[in-house]
Amino acid sequence: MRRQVNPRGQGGRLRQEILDAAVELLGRAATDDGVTLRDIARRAGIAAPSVYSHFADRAAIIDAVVAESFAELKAVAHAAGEEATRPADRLRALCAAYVRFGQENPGRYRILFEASEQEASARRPASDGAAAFTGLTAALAECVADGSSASTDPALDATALWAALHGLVVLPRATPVFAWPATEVLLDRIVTSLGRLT
Amino acid sequence: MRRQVNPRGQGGRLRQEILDAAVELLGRAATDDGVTLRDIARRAGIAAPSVYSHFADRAAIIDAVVAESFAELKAVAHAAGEEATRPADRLRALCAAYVRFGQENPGRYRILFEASEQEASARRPASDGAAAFTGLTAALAECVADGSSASTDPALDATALWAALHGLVVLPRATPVFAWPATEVLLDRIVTSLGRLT
DNA sequence: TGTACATCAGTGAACGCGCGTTCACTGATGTAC
DNA sequence: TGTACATCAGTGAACGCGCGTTCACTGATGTAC
Repeated sequence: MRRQVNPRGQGGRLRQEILDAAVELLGRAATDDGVTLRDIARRAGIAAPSVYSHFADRAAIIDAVVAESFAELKAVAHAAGEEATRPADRLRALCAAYVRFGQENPGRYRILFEASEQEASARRPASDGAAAFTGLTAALAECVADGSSASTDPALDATALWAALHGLVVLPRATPVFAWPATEVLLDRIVTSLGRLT
Repeated sequence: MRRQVNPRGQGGRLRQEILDAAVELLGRAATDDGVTLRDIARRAGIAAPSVYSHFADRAAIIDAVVAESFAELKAVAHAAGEEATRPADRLRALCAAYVRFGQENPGRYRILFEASEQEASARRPASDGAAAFTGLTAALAECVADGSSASTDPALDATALWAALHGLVVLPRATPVFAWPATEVLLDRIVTSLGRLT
């Protein structure tokens, strides 16, 4: 029953274990309401009240997961940007990485970008949502500079592109009965069209 | 306290009142979990158990709302299709109606197209999701026949278009801090690009 | 026309459940003397 | 080196709450005689 207690200075270790448990559960959950504090504690192998040594309340855990997930997405996107040299390829790689992150972490993607209005505005610093988008605009702008995109309004087109990527991540999950074409094919059509790649 | 009882043959009236209450509440809710059977009963002005004369359980109410909403969306889309004669205009009208429905009925749109995989497959007949999409493919195919679209694979392009429309409905709600361009502008870019309109 | 009765729409109280959170606690571990 | 003690990580029991659902009921209304 009783868990092996962490050594003196390292109570903080449990904090990370709780976070990991939350990430795991939220990764597959339909909505964050579905993951209870007790679920998280069970998953981490501790009693529910133990959570309160490390987080103020349930919302604080979710917030921490959001922060961690945004950071991870940013890292993934950055890594994708590095891997190609030609602007158009970098745009494609960036979009592919974004979609892959969303598909591989449905629950966490959901917390980041499917929160309801009030949840979203209550929780998230303005910079986070914007950051996800800035990279895309920059990549598209480089394509324009390079001559590989015919966009006349990169900010607008990047926004449309973002919306489409979001739909590509999210819609197939909600309509599984429908026979979806392969993600790569759709992604290619979307990036090429909305990015006005030549 | 006690509500005016409906006359003899018309107990069925309450069924519709319950549905209306559910539609109203779900219309603005973040997720259907947020709307409880007791909420619906409160809204309809009845005691919670009264619901059970008309619906087997909570899920049955949600199912009924889903069915009604799909029907309404279909009607709205159909009406939009009628209002224009040239294929490209009809495609635009159709997409605009779809997006408008989603924006005006966030909660219901959510139940239709943001359900989790298991909810979706448990609940929905395959035909419903497909129906929403068939009209779009048909409209695009007409544009191709007409020469106003350069699409070589209308089914694929319609799918990409659908995903983008979905994103346009859903993403701005989740990221309100971000300054979104006007819907019409984005919609125009999306339909023109992904529909390959000339 | 009057009355007993069946039918029907809707109710109030209660159930068991899992939730988030609180509280006083236990027991191991490092530290002071 | 030994021992008392403070500190710290984590626990079990309990709380109040709102949920979905069940049950036996109430009271109005139409119908049969």
